Amino acid sequence: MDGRPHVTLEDVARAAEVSLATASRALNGTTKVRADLRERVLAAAEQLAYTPNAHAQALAGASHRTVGVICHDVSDPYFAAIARGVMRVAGDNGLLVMLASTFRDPQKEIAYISMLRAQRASAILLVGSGFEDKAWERALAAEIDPYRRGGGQVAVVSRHRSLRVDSVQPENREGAAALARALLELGHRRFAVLAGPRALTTVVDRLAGFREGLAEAGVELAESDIVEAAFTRDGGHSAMSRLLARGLEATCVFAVTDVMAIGAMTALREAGLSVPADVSLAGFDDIPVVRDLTPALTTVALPLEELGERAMELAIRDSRGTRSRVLRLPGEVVLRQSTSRVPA
Amino acid sequence: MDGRPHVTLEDVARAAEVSLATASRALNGTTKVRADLRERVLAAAEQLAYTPNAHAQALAGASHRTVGVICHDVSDPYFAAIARGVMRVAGDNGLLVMLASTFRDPQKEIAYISMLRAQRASAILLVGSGFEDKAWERALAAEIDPYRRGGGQVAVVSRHRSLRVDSVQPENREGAAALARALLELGHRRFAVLAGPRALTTVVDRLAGFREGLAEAGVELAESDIVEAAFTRDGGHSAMSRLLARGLEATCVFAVTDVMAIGAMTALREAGLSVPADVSLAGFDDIPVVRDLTPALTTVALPLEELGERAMELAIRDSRGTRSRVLRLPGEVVLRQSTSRVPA
DNA sequence: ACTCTACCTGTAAGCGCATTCAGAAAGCGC
DNA sequence: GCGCTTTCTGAATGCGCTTACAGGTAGAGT
Repeated sequence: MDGRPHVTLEDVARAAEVSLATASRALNGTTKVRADLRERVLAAAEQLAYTPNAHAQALAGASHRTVGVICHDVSDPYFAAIARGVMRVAGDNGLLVMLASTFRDPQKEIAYISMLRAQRASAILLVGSGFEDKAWERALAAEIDPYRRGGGQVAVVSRHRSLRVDSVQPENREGAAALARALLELGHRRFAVLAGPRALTTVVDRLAGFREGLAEAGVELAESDIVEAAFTRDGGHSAMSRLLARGLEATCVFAVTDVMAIGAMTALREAGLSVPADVSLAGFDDIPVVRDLTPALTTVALPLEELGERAMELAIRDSRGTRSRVLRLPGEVVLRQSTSRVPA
Repeated sequence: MDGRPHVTLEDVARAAEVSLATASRALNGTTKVRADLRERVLAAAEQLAYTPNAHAQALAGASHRTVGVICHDVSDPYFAAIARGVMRVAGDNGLLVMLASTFRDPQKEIAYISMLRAQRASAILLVGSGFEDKAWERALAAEIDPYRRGGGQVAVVSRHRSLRVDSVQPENREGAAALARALLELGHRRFAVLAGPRALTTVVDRLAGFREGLAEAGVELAESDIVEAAFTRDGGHSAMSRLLARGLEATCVFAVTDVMAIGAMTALREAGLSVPADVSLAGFDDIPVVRDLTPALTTVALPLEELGERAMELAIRDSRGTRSRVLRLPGEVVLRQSTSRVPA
């Protein structure tokens, strides 16, 4: 923006026939100002449609209230749900949120952090897994460290361990283990897993947890039972298709993400298979839409909005001096119609 | 943020043993700077992890690159899809997006615009319908007008006519009419409509278009065939339930929004009715997930991401002097399995 | 060799605001 | 009614940066 005709505090002060300082004080209420003067200032401001210049305010020392949130893709329902919580808390605290989508491009992530740093955002929230890349991790640290040294807050949702910052983490491992137990309970013994990129901790944890749960019953998950694909609906679809092409032996398929499960379900339908009569299918996350699928998806329900809310709260609260806090939020297995008992 | 130890340009200049001006020029590349000096400056900046203070830059006149986007709810798939387009274009243009969710609170909307104005955002994007409220419209104008006079750009996606600004609009009316025709083609003659709040232009337009399409075949839509509800999944669910409770005579239900259609579909399933065998169901928008429903939803496909992209492009391009531009994007009827031919 | 013209570099003036500091006004006790 | 304290006001400073503007240096032209 560059239109010149901007009303400044000086204009207001002149119109109200007071000094700049008085106008500032009247507007901010930092100090007592004689009632009639304040009235005059407020009236003038109103009349001139004055809006303080946030940049000037920030520069002059007033802590400005903006936070940055970086995610992979706003349109992913998983993130959208988290973002909802983030937005609510931000709104309640009068914060402006600068939201950036990296579209899973590490470079963009770094670039955005740098921009947020330039904006002197009071906090930065990183949502979603990081990248398995040493160079990237270094670059990330190179942005984050000076930012924090400068007083910036950083919080993370479901993210790399490499960062030593406040974080909110869903209990992926425990949730997946619980899911495994529930599926075993239904009589399943042969499983297949649709996994996302193995580099992501989310994937690793859920996989490990699932294996753990199975192991308790002496059931093993072979590497060949795991198919890797992109963390998207299409990824789930293609992974499921590949699985089917090679001949599916499992009675139950676990997609590490609801979004992938959605794709998988469609792939199964397209292949003429019925869920759960022919195969049971389970997901993870409990994004809002999965209960409206037919059959409704069995999944591990994560408090997604709360994840966002807590993270934002961490980011707001001053943490200097504190050692990094970790908040773990449990998931809960929700059995719906996409899984059924295996006929004995 | 308020941590003092912030590296400033002056620090860099001192470290590089050049003047402040030279450092600035070297970093911004605005003017030729002797090669060795530039090297020194760049090295110093790098070494000190210098990040320019965007506020100071903005204040000093450098046009800063941030845009504001205001929507009702990030987690609504309709908006999420649009936001995706917005984010992409913003990212490609090096813009930082400040995103705000109003949660359909008119006051919040005004408050956010005011904040964006304070931030001197170079453009503001309003996504989604406005409110039918004279007081609100006045308040909105009171924020928008000075903002535009100050050189701010404003663009709108699918929104009130009351604002005379650049806008991108889906062809709701035409799309709904085309859908009506397609449904008539399938033999349907008795319809019911799940509408959102009648105050929203989106609802009004889609309703009008649908009526229009039906009228061409001499089919009328009685007021009693229209059920109003919130613009959400639950709204669709409850509207459908009410419709069923009162005894459904229609052979086809049109939900003015896919999100509502999703709720409706579940309500139908819960009532033991089969789609499309017992009732056909159609939506509008083509949000990504509806093709994965069972049955896949017939709907009017809107280029949602493109809506966001175009709007952002409008917002970026300087429009001063130009009269407000309106971009209309057509929808396309997509027949899927949720609608079927009526047995003769 | 000397002047003139390019080209850089550094000095300094704000951008709009919060805030410190000193001084004016007002209230109090005696 | 005078001096004191207590409020409140206004002038001035600086936040970090960009950008005229002026000064300096070096190369070109004659």
